[in-house]
Amino acid sequence: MPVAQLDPELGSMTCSVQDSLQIEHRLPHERILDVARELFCRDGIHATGIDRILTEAGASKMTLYARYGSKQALLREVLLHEGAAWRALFAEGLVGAAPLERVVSSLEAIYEQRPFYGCAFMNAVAEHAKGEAWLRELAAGHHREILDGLTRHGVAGGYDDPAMLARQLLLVVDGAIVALMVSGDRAVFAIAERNLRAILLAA
Amino acid sequence: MPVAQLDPELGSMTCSVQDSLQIEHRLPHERILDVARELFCRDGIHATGIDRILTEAGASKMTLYARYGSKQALLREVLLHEGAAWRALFAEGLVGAAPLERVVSSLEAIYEQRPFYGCAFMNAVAEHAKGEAWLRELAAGHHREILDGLTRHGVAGGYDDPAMLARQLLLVVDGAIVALMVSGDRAVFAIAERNLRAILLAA
DNA sequence: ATCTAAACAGACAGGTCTGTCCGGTGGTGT
DNA sequence: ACACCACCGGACAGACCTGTCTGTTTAGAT
Repeated sequence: MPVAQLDPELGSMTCSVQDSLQIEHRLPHERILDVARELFCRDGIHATGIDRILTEAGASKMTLYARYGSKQALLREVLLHEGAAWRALFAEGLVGAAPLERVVSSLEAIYEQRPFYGCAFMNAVAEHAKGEAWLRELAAGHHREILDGLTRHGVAGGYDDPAMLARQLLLVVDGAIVALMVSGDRAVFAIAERNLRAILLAA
Repeated sequence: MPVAQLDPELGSMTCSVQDSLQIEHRLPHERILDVARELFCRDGIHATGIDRILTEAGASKMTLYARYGSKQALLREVLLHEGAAWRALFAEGLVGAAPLERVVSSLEAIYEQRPFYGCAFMNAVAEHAKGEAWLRELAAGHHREILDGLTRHGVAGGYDDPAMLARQLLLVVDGAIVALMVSGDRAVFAIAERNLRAILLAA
């Protein structure tokens, strides 16, 4: 199914808002990125072959290698992209009064719509040799960004030790994500919510 | 450019698992199990080839295939073995007064000696297609065993809702493990300890 | 000393993976 | 009309992986 071949009928039509949301109208290298993100998380990185990604994305190998250079570079791009998108969604869920009390509900909102396959960073670290510097640095950067955001909220909220509180809350988030990945049971959000409340109460 | 560029220097530098485990006296199929557990967790399952396991274990292919039948069956055996061993160590760390207050320190004690490469179950789930029933069932069994132990301690401790408390504490444990795997920073134990205290205080 | 069973070493087959390369094709600007 | 350019489809090379098979060696029991 050649996706990129523009259907002549479709091509003559004006691009509606609906169409702009369709994945087919995105550029080949963007489709590759989207599909890779999905498959890497869903099936695992090593278990996902280049050919599979290209078939699903309707792109060719040359497009992938001209743009990204290698599978590992593609993975790096996927992680950067996914990390930024995740943080944006997470921050979005914290807007309003008492943002730190919304940490778990914001997390829940992220995975309410799309199916859940675990955190891309965790999965990537899990299936590579521990001690791969470039991976750990990517993950560390992601974590630091999240911590900074949480710390700012903690400062604004007048908590005693916002940096420590942020790290505690990040641990709650990590735990919820990995427990959800392993168990598949969304009831973990309710458990995490209780933990969150206990921690905020003690802070 | 060769694809799987195994750095020869790295290959010679990585200390052999056999040396670090001191397992020369054990039976071949036991050595295979030990080495597989180590390498699966350290380098990832897909990234660890059969030949590598056999070389490190000083065993032959026939021994592996006669005993376990396939790599996947070996993984299953590794998970069962590792799960039981982990739970035994964890339970051991909880003995004494106020066992639930020792949850994090017990966890810390487990990974004090040997290097830490993350939870075998989490890693296995992370790098396989989500929805592999046999894997999820193994992981669910492991979790249930841990929950049962924690719940018993909660009952003995006279907590209001021991089952809920157990699930909350398991979330703390999961979070600490995955955060340690990704960050490599053992300071997560101190953070987890604070979370633990807050939760027990509120329970 | 001999017999037996387990384990070893290594070649081999069949398949899959990454990454390269070539010829063709359909839009787009001039 | 024509050239350019991005992209496609697919063949291909080199490497690696799992799993099978064939002899050879070794350890322990009789």
